[in-house]
Amino acid sequence: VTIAKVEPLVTARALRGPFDYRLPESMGEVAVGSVLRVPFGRQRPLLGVVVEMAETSEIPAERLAEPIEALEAGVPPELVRLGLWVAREWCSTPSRGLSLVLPPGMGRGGQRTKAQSELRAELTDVGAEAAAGDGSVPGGGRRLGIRQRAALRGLVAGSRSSSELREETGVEPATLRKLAERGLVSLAQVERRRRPAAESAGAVCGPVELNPAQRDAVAEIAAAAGQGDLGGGELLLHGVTGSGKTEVYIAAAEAALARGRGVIVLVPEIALTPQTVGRFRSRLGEEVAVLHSRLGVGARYDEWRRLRSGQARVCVGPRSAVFAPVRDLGLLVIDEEHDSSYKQESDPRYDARSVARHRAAEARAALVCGTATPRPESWRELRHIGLPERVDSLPLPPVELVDMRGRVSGPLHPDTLAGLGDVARRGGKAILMINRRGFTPHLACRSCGRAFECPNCDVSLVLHRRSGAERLECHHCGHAEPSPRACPDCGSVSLARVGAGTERVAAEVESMLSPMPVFRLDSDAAAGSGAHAAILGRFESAESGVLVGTQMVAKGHDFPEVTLAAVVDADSTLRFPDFRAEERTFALITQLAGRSGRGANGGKVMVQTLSPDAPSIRHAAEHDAAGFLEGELARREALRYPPFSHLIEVGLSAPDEQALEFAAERLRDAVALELPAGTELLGPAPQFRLRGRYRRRLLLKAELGSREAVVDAVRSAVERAASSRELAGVSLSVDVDPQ
DNA sequence: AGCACGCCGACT
DNA sequence: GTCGGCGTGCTC
Repeated sequence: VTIAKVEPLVTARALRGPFDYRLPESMGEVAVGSVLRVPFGRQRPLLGVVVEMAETSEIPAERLAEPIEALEAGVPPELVRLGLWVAREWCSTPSRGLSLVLPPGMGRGGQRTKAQSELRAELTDVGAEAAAGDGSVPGGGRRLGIRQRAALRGLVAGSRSSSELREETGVEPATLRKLAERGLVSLAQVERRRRPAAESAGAVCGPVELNPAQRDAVAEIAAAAGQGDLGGGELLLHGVTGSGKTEVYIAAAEAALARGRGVIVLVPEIALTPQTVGRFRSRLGEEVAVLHSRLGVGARYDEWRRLRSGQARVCVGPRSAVFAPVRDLGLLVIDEEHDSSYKQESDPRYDARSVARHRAAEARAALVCGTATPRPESWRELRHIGLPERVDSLPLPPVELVDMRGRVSGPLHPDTLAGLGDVARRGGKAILMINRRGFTPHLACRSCGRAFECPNCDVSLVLHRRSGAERLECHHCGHAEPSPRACPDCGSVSLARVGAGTERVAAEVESMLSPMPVFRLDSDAAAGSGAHAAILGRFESAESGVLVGTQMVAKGHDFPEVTLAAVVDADSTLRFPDFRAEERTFALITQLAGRSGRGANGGKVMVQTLSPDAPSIRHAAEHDAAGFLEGELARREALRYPPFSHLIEVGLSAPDEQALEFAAERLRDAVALELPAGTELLGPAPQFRLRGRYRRRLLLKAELGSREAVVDAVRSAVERAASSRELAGVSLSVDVDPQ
C-alpha cells in the first residue's frame, strides 16, 4: 500500500477531496485515521486525515506529493467513518466532520499538542538493599555518596519521576543516572499524564444497594447489551427526579467493563453536573477519563490518549464525548437526554443523540437514554423502562398553579409572596426560577415610545445593574453601553423599565424578606470557573435563603432543605414561537419541581402562569409525563411535525443583505429542483440580524420516508452553490431535525 | 479557504 | 514604463 487518500483540514466548502499522497518507505506506519502534515498547493503545509489507503491513484505518479510527517496520534478508523457520516448527515464538509473526532488540540494549520514524557526511577532489588543499609553497596564498589543515599531513601516508598524526586529530596537527575549505572535504580522514559483537576469534592460515595426497580433496569440494559447481532438495544430510562438513574448507569457500566467492553456516558454541560462526573470517578476510578472544554489542552489530550490506548475504558463528557476514542464500545449512556445542550448550534449542527444512536448501532453497543422528561421522539421510538419512585420513597411535591391573569404589577403574585414569607418565617429555603437574565429585558421612553436596540443585532438591549451602575447589554453579541439618563430622541427623562429578569426579582425578594439571604444564579453570576459551584455552595451552607436564577437553578443539585420551588413566568418558554415550546415548558417545570421537597419537611411547587390550562403546565402539575407525551404526540401527528415528519433548515448569513437575498433565492431554486413529492419548501424567511450579519432561513418539511432524499437534494444544491462563486461572502449551515 | 497568476488603470 | 486592483483557477 503506497497511496494515502487524505482529507485536508480546511474550512472551505468549495474544496473537493480527498487528495492522494504517495507514501515514502521511510514514513513508518500510516493507516486510515493517521494525521499527516501535507504540502497543499501553494499554501503552507496543512494537516490532513487519512480516510482511505490504496495501491494506485488516478493521478499520475509524478504529480503526487509526499506527506511531510505523520503526527504522533491518529484516530481509530471507525471514528473516521463516524466523522464522515456526521459531515454527510448534516451537509457539512468532510474536514469539519473529521475535526470532531481528532485528538484535542489539533487545529487546522499547525498547533498540535503532544504527549509529555518524564524520567521515572524505581529501586532495583539491590538498590532496595542498599537503601536499607549504611551506605555500603551490596556486592562491593565505592561507598554511596550523600546525594546518592538521599535518592535511594526517596525511592523507598515507590517509584518517582525525576522532577518529583528533585522536589522531595533535592536530588538531580545526574545522580539518578549514576545510580542506574551501578544497577541500584532502574530508569524509564515514561509518558507523563497531565491530570484533570479533581472534580467537585463531596461527591465521593461508596457502592449503593439498588432497589428492585433499579435492579430490573440494570438487567434490562444488560439484556439489551447482549443482543449483539441485533445491533445492541436502545432503551429509554424514564426515571423521576431522585429515582437513582446515576446508580443504574454505574451498575450498567460495571457490567459492560466486566464483559471487557468500553463505556461512554454523555452528560449535559459538565459545569452543571459535577456530581455525576464525581460519582463515576469515585466508583470506577482510573478507568474513567473525563473530556471537556474546561480542561487544559494538555490534560484533555492525555485523557484522549488514555482512551485511545485502552488504559481508560470509560469516558464521561458533554456532547463532544460521543466522539471519544473508547475501544470496543459496549454501552452508551445519554443522561438527561432531553437536554438541549446535546445539539451543536454551529456548523456541523449535529445532534449528539442521533450520533450516539448511530455509533451504538455500528458498535453493537447498548444505548440508554435517561431522563425524567423524555422527548416525544424518544418516547415514540425507544422501548421504555421506568423508575417510577424516588430512592428515598418520598412523594413528588404538590404543584400549585398561580393564575396571573388580570394582574398588572410586579413579577410575583401575592400567593407566591405568601409562600416565600412562610419559608422565611420557618427559616427554610426556596428556589425561584425566572428564565431571563438582567434587571429588565426592555427599556423604553415613556413619552415617545423609543426602544433601545443593539446596533449589531435586531434585538432589544437588556438593562443590567452591575455593581450599582446601570448598563444596556446585548445578550447575543456582547455589545454594551451605559444606560441613558434621557431619551436621545425626545429628551424625556422618563424611561420605563419593562418586565423583570433575575436581577430585579432577586432585588425585590431581598428587600421583601430581609434579612433572609438571597443568592442569584445565572450565567452572569456564574461567569468564571467555579463561580457556579461557589454560589450553590453558599446556598447549601446557608442556614436559610432564596436562590433566584435562570434554568440553571433547576439542574444537577440536591438541597434537602428546599421546601418551595417557584416558576415566576411559565409562559416565557410557552410563548416561544416553536413547536417544541410545550415540550420545553413541561421539562422545565418538572425539573424544577424535582428540586423541592427532597427532605423531611416536604415541599411544594408554585407555577405562575397566564395559561393554567396549557397541556404542558397541567400535566407537569400532575407529574404526568406519560399523559403529556401522549397528548403532545397526537398534536404533532395532526400537525405533521416531528417525529411524524422531518424538518431540514438551511440558514444563510452575510454582512451584505443584497448578496444574501440573491444567494438565498438561488439556493431555494436549486433545492426545489430535486425535491421528492410531498416535501414542503418554505422561505427564504428573514431572521433577526445577528452580530452584524443579515440572515435568511429556508425550511423543508419532509415526509417520514423521504428524509434521505431531501437531505441529498439539499446537500447537492449546497455543494454546487459552494463550488460556483455565487456564495462568496455568504456562509451557510444546514440543520437536519433542528431542536 | 489561501495563494498566485493575469490582465487593465494611475503613478514616479 | 511599473505598481497593484481583484477576477479566475487550482490545490494530490
